[in-house]
Amino acid sequence: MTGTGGRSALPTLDQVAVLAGVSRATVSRVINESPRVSPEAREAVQTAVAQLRYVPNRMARSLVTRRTDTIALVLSESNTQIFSDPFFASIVRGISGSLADTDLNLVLLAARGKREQEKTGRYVLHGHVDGVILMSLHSDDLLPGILADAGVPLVLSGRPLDGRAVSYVDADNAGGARAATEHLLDRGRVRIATITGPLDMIAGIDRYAGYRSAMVAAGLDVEPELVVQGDFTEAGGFHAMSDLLDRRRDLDAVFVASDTMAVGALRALRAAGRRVPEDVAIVGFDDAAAASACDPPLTTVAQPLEDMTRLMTELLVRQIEGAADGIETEVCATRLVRRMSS
Amino acid sequence: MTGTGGRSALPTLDQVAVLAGVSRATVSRVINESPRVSPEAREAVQTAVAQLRYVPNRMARSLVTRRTDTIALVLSESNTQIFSDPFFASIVRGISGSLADTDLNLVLLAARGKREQEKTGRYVLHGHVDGVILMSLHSDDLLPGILADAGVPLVLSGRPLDGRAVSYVDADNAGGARAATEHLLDRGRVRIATITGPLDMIAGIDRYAGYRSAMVAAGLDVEPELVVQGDFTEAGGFHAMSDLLDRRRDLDAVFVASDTMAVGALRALRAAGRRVPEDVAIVGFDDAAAASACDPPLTTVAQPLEDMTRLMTELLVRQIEGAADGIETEVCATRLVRRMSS
DNA sequence: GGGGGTCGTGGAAACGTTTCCATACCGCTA
DNA sequence: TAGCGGTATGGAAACGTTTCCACGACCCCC
Repeated sequence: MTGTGGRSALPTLDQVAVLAGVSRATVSRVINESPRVSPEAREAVQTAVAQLRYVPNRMARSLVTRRTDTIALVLSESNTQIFSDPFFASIVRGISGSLADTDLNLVLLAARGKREQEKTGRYVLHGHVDGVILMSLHSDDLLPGILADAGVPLVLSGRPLDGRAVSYVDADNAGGARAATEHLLDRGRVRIATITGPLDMIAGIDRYAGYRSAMVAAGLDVEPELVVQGDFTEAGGFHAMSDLLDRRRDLDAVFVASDTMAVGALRALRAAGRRVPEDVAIVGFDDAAAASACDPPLTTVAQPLEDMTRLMTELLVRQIEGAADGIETEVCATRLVRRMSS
Repeated sequence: MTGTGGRSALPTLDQVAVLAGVSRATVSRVINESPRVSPEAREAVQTAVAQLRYVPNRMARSLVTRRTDTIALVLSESNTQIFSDPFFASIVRGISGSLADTDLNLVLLAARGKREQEKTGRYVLHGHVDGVILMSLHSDDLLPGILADAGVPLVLSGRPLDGRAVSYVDADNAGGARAATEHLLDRGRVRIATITGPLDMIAGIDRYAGYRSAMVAAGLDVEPELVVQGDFTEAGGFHAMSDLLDRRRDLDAVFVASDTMAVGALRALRAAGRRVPEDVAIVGFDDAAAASACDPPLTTVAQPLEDMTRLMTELLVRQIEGAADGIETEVCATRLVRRMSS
C-alpha cells in the first residue's frame, strides 16, 4: 500500500514535535529560525524534520500570518502575443532575479480577454498573493481598476494610461524617442519618418510624442505621410516600412518604436534596395538582443531594465510591508546606443 | 479613516452570518451552492454578502478542503528564450482556454537554472497548487524527479527524456517528421538535408529520428554533411541553412524541425539566390502563424495543439481527483499541411 | 542567600473555513 | 394522535500553523 506516491498523509508539526520530544511551539520556532531555542532542541527538531520529510503547510501558515510570500506578475493583454516580445522575457528574468535571494515566490498570471481578467482579479482578491506587478498594456483593461480599488499592493510596469493614482515604474519613453530623433537630425537627416507602436499603449504614445517634440523643436513639420502605426511585431515593422517607402520615396531616416519592428523594417529596406545607413538611417528602441545581432547592427534606445525590475519589486515589497508612504513612481532614464544603422 | 484602500479588516463568514441572521454553516452552504438551504435564507445571505463585499478566504478554505483549485504550468528552462517560442504561447492559450469554464486557476512558474528549479519545487511541495503541467525541455532538469517523487499530480508536456514513468501528452514527432521527409521524397527530392532541434530535447531527438527513418526506408544514406543542429530560433535556422549550403551546394530539399527555424532558413536560401521550391524544397514543423505568413508559404507539420492541451488538463484533473488509474500517456497524430514551399 | 533578570519552553488561543452530527420542525400516513 | 421520513438549520470539531502568555530554571549581583 506504500510507494504509490500518494500524498495522503503528510506529516504535521505535531508529529515532528512528538518525535523530537518537544512542543509544537518549539518546532515552529525552529522552522522559522527564531533565535530563542536551545541548540539541543534545534538539533532534535531538525533530525525529526529530516526523518519525517516534513514540509510546512503554507495554507495553515498563511491563515495566521496573513501572508502568502507570493507576488504575481500579471500580463493583461487581449491576445497572447506579448509572450513573443523579448522585452517581456527580460522583465520576467529581471523580476525573478531580484526575488532570487528573498523568500518571495513569483507567479505569472495571463489574463487575456474580459473573462480571464475577471478570473485573475478574483484570484488575487481571494488572497493568493501579497501583491501584484501589472503589465497592462491597452486602454480597455479592467484589472488596474479592480486591483487598485481593492487596495491590493500594486505596481504598474509602465505609466497608467488614465492617469490613475497608482505606483508605477516606467522608462523615459518620450525622452528616449526624442534623443533618438535628435540623433538622426544631428546626422543631417531631414525627412525622418516614424513607425509608432500601437497608439493605445502608453509606450506607443510616449515614443511617438518624443519623436514629434524633437521634430517640432528642430522646426520641422511632422507630415502625416511620415507617420505609420505599427504593432510591435516584426511583420508589422516590415509592412509599415513598405508603406512608408511607397508613400515617400525621398525619406532619409526612420525612427522605429521597437527593435522587433526595426528588424522587419530593415528587411523591407533591403527588399526595396535601400542601403542602411547610406540611403536611410534607422534607429530602434529597446536594445533587444536582435538589435546587435542584425545586419547592420541597430542603433537603438536602451532602457535600464535591470534597474526597472529592481525598482518594481522594491516598490511592491515596500507596499506589502506597509512601509510605503503613498504612491511612488519612478521614471528611468534611457540611453542611446549607437551602432551602424545610423 | 476609510477610503484608504486598506485591506486590513476583510469581512469574515461570521460577520455575514450575523448580518443575515443565520449561522456560519448556512452561509457556507450558500457560498458553496449547496441545495440544502431555503430560498429565504439564501436570499438573506446573498444580500449580506453583497453588502459587506464578502470574499471567501481561500487559505482557510484550502486548509480544510486540502485543495487550492490552482494548477501550475511550469516552464523549466535554462534560459528564458522559451517565451519567444510561439509554440509556448499556444500552449498557454490552450490550457487557459480549457480551464476557462472550470473554477480552476492557472499560474505560470518560470524556473530557469538549478536555484529557481529548487525554489519552484518547494513552492509546489508547500501545497500552493493541486497539480502541475511541466514543460521540461532539457535533459538536466531536476523538476520532473522532484515532483514525481513527491507524488504531486503531474503531467508532462512532451515525452520524458529519461523514460521515467510519468503521465505525458506528446505529439507524434517522429511520425510527423517521417511524413514530412517522405513528402519530400515523393516530390522526387533525393539530397534531403535536415536542420534538427537541440538534441537534448525530446522534440529535437524524435524529429531527427523520424527524418532518419524515412531516409533509411527509402534506401538513402543519412550523410553527416546533410545534418546540422539548430536551436529552434530564427537566427539559428539562418545560420544552419547557410552552413548546409556551404557544405553541399547540390542539396535539393531540407526538413527543418521548427517553423521558426524554417523562416530563418528561408532567408538564408533567398540570400544565397536559391529559389524555393524550384531549387530547394523546404518543410517545417509546428504550423506556426509564421508558416502561412512567410513567402513562400511553408509546408509544415501541424500538431493538434488544442487536443493536446485539452488532454493535458484532463489527465491532470483526473489525477487530482484521484480518478486516474496509474500512468496515462497520449501521443497525438500530426498532420502534414501542404503549401508552396515544397 | 534572596531578588531580579534572562532564556528556553509548553499551553492554549487564535486565523476563517468546511462538514459532521444532532436537533427542530414540517406534513404525512397508520 | 402517535409515529415517521425528510429537510432546513445551528453547534462544534476539525484543518495546521503562529504567537501570546505564563512558568520554571538558571545566573548574577548585591
